[in-house]
Amino acid sequence: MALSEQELVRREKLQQLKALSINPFPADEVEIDSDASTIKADFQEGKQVKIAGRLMSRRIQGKASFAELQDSSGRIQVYFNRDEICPEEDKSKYNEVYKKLLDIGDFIKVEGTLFVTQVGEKTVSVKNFELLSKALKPLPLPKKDKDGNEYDGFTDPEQRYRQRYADLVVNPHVKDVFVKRTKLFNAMRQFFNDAGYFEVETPILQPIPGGAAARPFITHHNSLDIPLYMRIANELYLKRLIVGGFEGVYEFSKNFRNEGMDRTHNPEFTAMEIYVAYKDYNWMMDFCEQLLEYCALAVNGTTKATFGEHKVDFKAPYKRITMRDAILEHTGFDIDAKTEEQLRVAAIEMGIEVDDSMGKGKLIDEIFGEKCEGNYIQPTFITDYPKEMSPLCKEHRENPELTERFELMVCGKEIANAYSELNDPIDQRERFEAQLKLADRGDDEAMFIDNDFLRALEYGMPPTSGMGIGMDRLIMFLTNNQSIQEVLFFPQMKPEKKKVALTDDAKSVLDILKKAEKLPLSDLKAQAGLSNKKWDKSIKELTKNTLAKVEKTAEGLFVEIV
RNA sequence: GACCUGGUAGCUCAGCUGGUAGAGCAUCUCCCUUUUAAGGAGAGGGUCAUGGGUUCGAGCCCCAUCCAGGUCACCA
Repeated sequence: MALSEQELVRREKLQQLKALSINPFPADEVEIDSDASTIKADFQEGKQVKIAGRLMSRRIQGKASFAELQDSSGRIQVYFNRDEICPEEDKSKYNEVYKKLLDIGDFIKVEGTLFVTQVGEKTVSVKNFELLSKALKPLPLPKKDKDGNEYDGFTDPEQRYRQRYADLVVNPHVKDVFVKRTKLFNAMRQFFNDAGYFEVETPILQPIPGGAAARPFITHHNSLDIPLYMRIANELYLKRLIVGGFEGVYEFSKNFRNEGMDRTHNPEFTAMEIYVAYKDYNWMMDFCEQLLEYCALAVNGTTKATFGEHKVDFKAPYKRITMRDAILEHTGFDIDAKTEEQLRVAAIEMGIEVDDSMGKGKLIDEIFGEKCEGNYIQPTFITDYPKEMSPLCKEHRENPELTERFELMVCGKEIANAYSELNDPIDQRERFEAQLKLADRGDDEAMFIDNDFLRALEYGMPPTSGMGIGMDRLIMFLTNNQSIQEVLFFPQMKPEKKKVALTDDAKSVLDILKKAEKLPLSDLKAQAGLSNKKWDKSIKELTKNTLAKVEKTAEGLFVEIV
């Protein structure tokens, strides 16, 4: 792998440091007693501090220099003065080590005293410093002017996602997103724990991928010699725990779906699912709006949030509307008591593409998705979904065509989905069988039958309400990010191709050359039998890697092995 | 999967009708003891994503491929 000029320079500095008996990667524990934000928040002139961090900028002015140190709390200016650091005759620690051998990106420890500069910047006057770790690659460091405008930003999404470590170092707003992400998880845990519910863990490797309609990742267990699936949801396992006697369980579940990727879908993503016994979906709506208000406050300090062009408020309560009323409101069409054929005709009249695999539920879902969904910007509960598209949900207490289900829509996107859970094992088996019929009709997202889950229900499950929340989507809303990649540390990417050290063409030219040691250029070219372009590339590659060299003599051009 | 856009120095980007690869920051050398996008003077740094083709000549035109972003389709 060819190193850039700057990388070579830094490696050379590494050697020079070693020659000065300075270990560029020391093992010792580093004693520190403050950090950047504490210094600024609790500033005391003359106070002595020991801090450590990454060198992020330098302004060298001969015998003095200002620099910035970045730690996990932020940045603080540090002042290097030659005679402070080197009170004796020998000024090499400042002149050589600091000025020549340190680079932006290096980790150092600084001991010094606090003061304020003439322009009013809180600063650490360095009495002593030591190198903690050398950075061999230059950071893609943006510059900011005094108005805060950024120049040379590290903005290329491909590089930012592939090298998130560098992204996090140089783009503070990126780090903020992930701090908020963790705050969200902590707040949610707090809310559930305060309510007395248990956090649990259920299998990620499942013999039957259940609880949702999605294509799974499949793998194989060698010693059991069985296929296993990465979970697409954890719903059926959490319900088994309710059967087992837990009255409130929740899990943050990494789920895996082998489907397309786009701005809102990553193959692995995080859902939170919670199941509470003796509750129904009406209770869950109350609980949900309380939860989200609490979480928004914990993350942003306010219930208000901005998402793209939209302003959203997570303050409870949220509007509630049935799916029937939502469709009626936005299309003028009443889906109540309509046959499949009537629904299909209505959908076609609305300009919606339909096909024969679509049952009633799917048709209604299409109409809603096409004509209504996008209109719900403020958090809104859409309730009472058609039975056919909710195979794990209890039938509506008033209308057997419907289920006791709600989804919470924000900015036209679903972020929560909840049921009064179906606990009738006979009904549940029929629903699974209906799913199989849908699958036969060509619906490739219909569910499998999980007989062990049915057996659990047969032992009896108390009335229960459950809810799932898309955590990635929720944090997108709370941090105003339009792409799921911005809220995942390491979004899925195609692997980078390794660049080959030497191309095959160059190798074959080298092989010919090795036999002869030295050849007239034209002979070598003829023997290689390459196109002009390939020949040119190959010979340049060899000379560049100092494997061969071209010599001009009186007799003409010769290629010689090095 | 279809279409659109992009890939040039460590980073951000120019690059005209096809005619010797450019800038700012970063790096290196020199000057500079309260700067903050520090400043001044000078220098080096390139597989123009990859592979073909057209051409006297390709960063630029054509074909294919790879990677990314976006739109749509599919999908919760």
